[in-house]
Amino acid sequence: MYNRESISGGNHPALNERTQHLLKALVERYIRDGQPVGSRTLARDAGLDLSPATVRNVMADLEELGYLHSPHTSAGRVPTARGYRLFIDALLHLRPLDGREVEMLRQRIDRPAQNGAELARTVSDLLSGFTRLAGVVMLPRRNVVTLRHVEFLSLSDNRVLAILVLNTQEVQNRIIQTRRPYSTAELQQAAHYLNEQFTGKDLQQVRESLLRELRETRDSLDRLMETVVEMAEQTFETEPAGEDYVVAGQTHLMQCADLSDLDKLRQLFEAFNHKRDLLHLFDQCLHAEGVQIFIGEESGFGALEGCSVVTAPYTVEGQVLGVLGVIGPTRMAYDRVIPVVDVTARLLAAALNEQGS
Amino acid sequence: MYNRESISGGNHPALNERTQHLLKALVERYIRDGQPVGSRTLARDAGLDLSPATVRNVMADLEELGYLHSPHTSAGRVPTARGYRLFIDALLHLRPLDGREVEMLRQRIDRPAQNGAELARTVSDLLSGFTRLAGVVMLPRRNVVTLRHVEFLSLSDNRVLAILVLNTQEVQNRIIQTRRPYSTAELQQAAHYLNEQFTGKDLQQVRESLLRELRETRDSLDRLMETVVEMAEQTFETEPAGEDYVVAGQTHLMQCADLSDLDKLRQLFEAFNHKRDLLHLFDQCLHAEGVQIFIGEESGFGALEGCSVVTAPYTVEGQVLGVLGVIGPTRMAYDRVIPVVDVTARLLAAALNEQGS
DNA sequence: GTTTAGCACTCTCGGCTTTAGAGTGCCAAA
DNA sequence: TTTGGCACTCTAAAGCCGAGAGTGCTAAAC
Repeated sequence: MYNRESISGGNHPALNERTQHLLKALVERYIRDGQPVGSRTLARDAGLDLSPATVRNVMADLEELGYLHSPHTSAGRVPTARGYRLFIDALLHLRPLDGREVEMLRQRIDRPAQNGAELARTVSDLLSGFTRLAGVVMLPRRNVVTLRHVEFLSLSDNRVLAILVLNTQEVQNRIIQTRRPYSTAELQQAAHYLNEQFTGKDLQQVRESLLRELRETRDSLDRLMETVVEMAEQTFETEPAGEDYVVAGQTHLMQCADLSDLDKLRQLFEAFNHKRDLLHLFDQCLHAEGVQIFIGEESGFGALEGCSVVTAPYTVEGQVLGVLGVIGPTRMAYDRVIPVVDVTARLLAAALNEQGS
Repeated sequence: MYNRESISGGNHPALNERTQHLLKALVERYIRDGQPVGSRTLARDAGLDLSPATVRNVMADLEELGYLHSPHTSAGRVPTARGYRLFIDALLHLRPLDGREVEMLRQRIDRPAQNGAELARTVSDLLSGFTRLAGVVMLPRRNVVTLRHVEFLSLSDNRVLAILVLNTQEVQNRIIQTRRPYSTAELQQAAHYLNEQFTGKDLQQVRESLLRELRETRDSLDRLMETVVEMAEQTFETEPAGEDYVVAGQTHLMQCADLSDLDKLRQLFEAFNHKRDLLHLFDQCLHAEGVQIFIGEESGFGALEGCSVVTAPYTVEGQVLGVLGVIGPTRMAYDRVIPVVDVTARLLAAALNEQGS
């Protein structure tokens, strides 16, 4: 289902049954209420018929081991990142989505959407709606986008429209300024050649192959190849950057009492705009299988302090295309969020595979 | 330069020179500091060699007339919406952008961008960057988008890709499911026909004309027309909704001390997502010429309390295509913001006109 | 040896009072 | 008409207090 290996390599010493049970109860309670949990509360909550005093001893041990933390002398205890880690890796019971919910998701995702950005928007809206957190969908990384078809269309004397049909159920247009006018026949020939040679190759490969070929056959460059090269050079050149990912439901983050510090929130929002960091984080998840979870500062950059990130990659034809997930306060309802992210990734993959073929 | 007619029809009684000067000084000071301005401060600030007591009398008059307001007995005065209105309509000295800044804007806007959404993004980023407020660009309203060229491309047996080149420097793709396979020749003929007949017409017109024509000639429907109708029906049918506008730099709004109330901020952000209201507001600006300013609640919907909206329409070939502008706290630096919005709208219009031809 | 009750101690949070300072309005004099 | 003076008002910050929650420790009970 998902990857229970800790990222930060949690070498957890064996805890006895009871201690584990108490830790689990504490984390659940804290996730529910958002307030430090005291011994009395926990004693009642755990249903183990223990006195508060006993619970206190256990809590002291857990604090010693770094799973818990007291904000101050006489508040209750709060889980540390390490505590959450153990909770997620070993103690959590997932609550799978019920059939209706899965069906609802499937319908929204399967609905034919024209381009990638639009689909990403839909999916991040869904993630955000189901979890009441911020949903993020990373669009396919450029270099696994492969060509399915290319066509050229003369717009005016020196302008040609290139149309790329990609494997991701997406169509891209680029307008090319050419040095001389090309006839429709020339353009058709060029397109034909490119389709013959490069269908199924990824876009960067296409460019590289062509340049190599060009160098080898520079002398015997016939009219056809000349056209092909001029077209292809610009068509596959600099990828339009576009949006790299789509975020939905940031406002949910403002509702979390935990993040009500305005300044922290601003940092977070700015992180959403300065894509670099977030992309870097998501890149780390590309190669993992199944659901990955970053807790608080584990993610490695400061703006996400107090936040967790739950991600899962989605694949088309066996290849990882991108990553989706949610971002929210560390005390999110993992038992529900994890299945939502997991299922969504699978459904998106299914939708892309089906439509792509 | 911009429309100095008040929207809420400001029938301002004549104020004497000195009173006007003091109001101006007060508003400027308040815009700078964000704190109620007291008589002593204002006396010094205005440079009129008046005593605080005199200034107090004037302020009392201005309050009487509804231009100022005291938060409480012993705070200074703050401009009311009406006060801002008078300030903007009659007292404000604009600070035009200097040449370098205009040049910088021009370069960023002129850079050839492939599609409308991307260009809108760039422009709203610019607005946001230059004003440190939230920039908004409304995309062209659908029914002034006219067709420049259409082409069809067979993808597989029953799927055809329609490519629309529009007057807005934009290319759109739609994938069409057809009832039967079409040959390349048929598709070319159909495209040719549509291009002949409908270039320059707006998209809704195209659809309507075709349906009318269809009804008239239903009997003598030849093979060509059959193709045309099937293609066109789906191509021009329901416009993909897409994004209606683009917002950039919302985080700036979080920095404004005025809006630091988290709840108000959330309302505002949610307004950005529930497009309706904002679109409605912007629609009002479509028909006005030049810069329009809404102060606080003048805009008519609650989320914008404490905010002003500065907008300007942009035109292509004499027709208003859309609206752009910024949203920020009422105490924004109008003397700078107004020229920025104004110039940006002109540059965008220029860029679209130039590239479009 | 583990669990529990009891108890003294610590710390925060909310409410209350106090105080300093800013600014006003009004009156009487210039 | 303008100005200085003065009493008055209101807020915001600081300080204070008591209630409550929770702890750690110790000694007794199981």
